[in-house]
Amino acid sequence: MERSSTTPGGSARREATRQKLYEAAVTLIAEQGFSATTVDEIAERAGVAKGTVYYNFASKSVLFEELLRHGVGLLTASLREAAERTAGEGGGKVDALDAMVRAGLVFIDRYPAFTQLYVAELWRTNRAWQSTLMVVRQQAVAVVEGVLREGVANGEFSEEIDVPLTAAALVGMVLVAALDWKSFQPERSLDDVHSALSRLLQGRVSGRR
Amino acid sequence: MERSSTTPGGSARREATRQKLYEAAVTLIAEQGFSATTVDEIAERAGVAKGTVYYNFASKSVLFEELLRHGVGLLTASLREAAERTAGEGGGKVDALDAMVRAGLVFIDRYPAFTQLYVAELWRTNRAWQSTLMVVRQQAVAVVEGVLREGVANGEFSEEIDVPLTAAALVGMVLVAALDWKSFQPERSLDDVHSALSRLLQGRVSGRR
DNA sequence: ATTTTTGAACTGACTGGTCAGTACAGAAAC
DNA sequence: GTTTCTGTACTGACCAGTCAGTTCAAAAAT
Repeated sequence: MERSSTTPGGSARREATRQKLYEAAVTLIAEQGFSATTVDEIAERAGVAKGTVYYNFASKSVLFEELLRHGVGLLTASLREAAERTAGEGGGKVDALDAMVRAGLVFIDRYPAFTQLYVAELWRTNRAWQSTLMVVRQQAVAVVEGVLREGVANGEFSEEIDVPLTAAALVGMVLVAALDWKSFQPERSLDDVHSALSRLLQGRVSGRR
Repeated sequence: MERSSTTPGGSARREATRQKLYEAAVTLIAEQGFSATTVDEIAERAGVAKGTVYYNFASKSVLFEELLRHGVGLLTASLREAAERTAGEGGGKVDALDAMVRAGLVFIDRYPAFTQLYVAELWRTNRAWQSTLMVVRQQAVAVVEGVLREGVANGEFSEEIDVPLTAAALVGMVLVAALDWKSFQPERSLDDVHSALSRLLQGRVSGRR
């Protein structure tokens, strides 16, 4: 009863090809955008023939959609893991948020191209993969919202906070700070960036000391 | 000494045509992206002939670059105005930041398509207008950094804050929160969104009451 | 053990359509 | 009479998607 470790339907060889295509596509699309990236380029960078792309994916958009799902899946898992870990360690919700900020930074550090591409496509309208994006966005944001809600419930956070909006703002804070870090001062360490964001998060900006 | 209010070299008629083209291009590119938007579409939406586009702009990319400059110019002016106004009213730097958050929200409220497009293009690499974007980004972020630095100098803000990173994070917070507002809960009022962000900015999230 | 067959995976030349940019004569606007 | 715009037609490059053919490892037959 041998079974492939990943997708049930796919042979090991096929799965390897798909992975190569994801990797090629993610960097190219992050750099140039979806429409400006040609299937020929993706195939060439992945080291396969153009036909192979269409053997593995129904179309260019389908390749892109599956790429999105793949990537956000990784992020969501990582955020959830961070939140649960601090809970297990008996930390409060502030610690959970902080751990999630760090998990976000680690993710962006490891997959900067994916993050770039995600941000660039998220708020577009009238596109084929719009619904995929919405689903996938909600998965990630929901983890943050969950922690905020629990914090409100147990009194750690003010009851007056607007959960969805605050969650969006937090995600945005991390996202933009991290992209700027990678784009404009990549020499800085993750710890460095993390502590700057922690400070902002905990309101230790205004007020001396 | 009559003088055109905008570009010195352009007649009033020409300027009006350019404006129509900007407006057509900004919505189309926000929706579809630069590459997926055709010059024919832009011309049609603006109600002019295709030849007119090329009479007024050297190429599609040039049109886009000038659009970027135009839009960020508006934003920068608005942020600067907000900061100076609070200074005139004797407010502290916290008030200045708060006023700039509001100015940012007002801008995004008025020009959502431009904001969308800007975010989508900002972190791309290897594109023709990359340098234009950098210049233009720095103009806007510099205003925020200036206020932060002044606040550190006069003791209102902690000396430990990382000015460029904090500025980026603040911009990101407003940007993402506002885009989410427009995309996913457009019925909410600007005041509503503003107060949620103020609360976050001033650290009134954790700690009850 | 050797040969034959099978089929999933892959290849790359080709096609039909799309689109940026050009050309230009005549009409409007100023 | 000069500037700006129109309308139509055209070109050449580019590109998503197709498909007939190739590869090759493993299964089946001998």
